[in-house]
Amino acid sequence: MSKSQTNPNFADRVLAWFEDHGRKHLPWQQNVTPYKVWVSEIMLQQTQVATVIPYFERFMASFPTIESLSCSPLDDVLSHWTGLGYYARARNLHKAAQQVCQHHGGVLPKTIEGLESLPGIGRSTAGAIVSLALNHRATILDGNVKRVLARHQAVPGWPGETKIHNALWDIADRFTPANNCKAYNQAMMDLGATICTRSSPSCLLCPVSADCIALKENTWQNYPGKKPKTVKPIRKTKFAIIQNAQNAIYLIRRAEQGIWGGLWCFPEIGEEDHALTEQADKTEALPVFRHTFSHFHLDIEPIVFTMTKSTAEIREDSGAWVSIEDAMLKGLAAPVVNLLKQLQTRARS
DNA sequence: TACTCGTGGCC
DNA sequence: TGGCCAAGAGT
Repeated sequence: MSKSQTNPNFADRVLAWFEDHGRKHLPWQQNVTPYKVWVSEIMLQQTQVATVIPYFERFMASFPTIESLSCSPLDDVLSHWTGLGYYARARNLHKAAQQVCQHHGGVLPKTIEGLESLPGIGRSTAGAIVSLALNHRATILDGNVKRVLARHQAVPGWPGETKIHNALWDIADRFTPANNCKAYNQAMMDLGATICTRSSPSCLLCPVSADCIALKENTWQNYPGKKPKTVKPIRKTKFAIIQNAQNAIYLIRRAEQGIWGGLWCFPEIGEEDHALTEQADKTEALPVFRHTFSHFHLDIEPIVFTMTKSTAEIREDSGAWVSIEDAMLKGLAAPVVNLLKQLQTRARS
């Protein structure tokens, strides 16, 4: 017996609910194209809808087609990603656009396998593109769908574990209908985002509450299972804010790999860096502040080095002297943006 | 497989 | 305030 037979009309109930209560006015849902769905799905990875909307609008205005994206410098793409996080998404998006133009005639593949072969597109994103853009049958499993299904079927355990993850994929695949897959997948995400929310689900408004096991057992808070707690380590660094007599600042472009890959940043300096101190006419330590990543805390000590003499000695291959205004146009990490704003305020006062 | 990758909102 | 988490994927 298939699971869908034990949950009669699951998809029909979800689809009926979607007609009246689904989200249909998001920017990427207007005049839908595979490219719009692709860009939106990449931006929405681990990122909430409200955050994505302004980024999506600016991105599509600057890169209206796959062709225009592929022809643009990576720096331009990264600058549109400043503040959004997970910058590998932007690098992969740019690289994938170039692959599509070189090997697929500028048209996104229409199959799961073809899409998954592109950098940055995994199983769920490929399924979203195929279903939302083409209305073909495909399964998705994002955080919303995981939460709805984990509760409805009372699937114990943390979805980060492969076993639990695979079990949820199985359920998601069995529940996905043959027809109306575009509306169904959108509906499942909307259900998770607006009804089956993390901390206060509106079960009275849910179209599938009648056979929701977690609701019946009054244990919805147990699903999905929580990630085992781990202590985030604390790392420390110093940002060298080097300012010359013309009020230009010195930024370096970070390596592609690692944290803030490809973004512009102040040089990081160690405890023993006396060369810079000796060249500077004045040094001033700004207050230490903490920036927290998903897996560690970073305590940043910004130090302002004011130079009035020649600055040739601190030149590096990857570095550049820029005005604060020009710096703000580059691809930057969030703490760098904050510090640049502080510098602007200081310059005015 | 487990780890890495950002940032902002929420309670 | 700080821990938790969000339309995941790459290595």
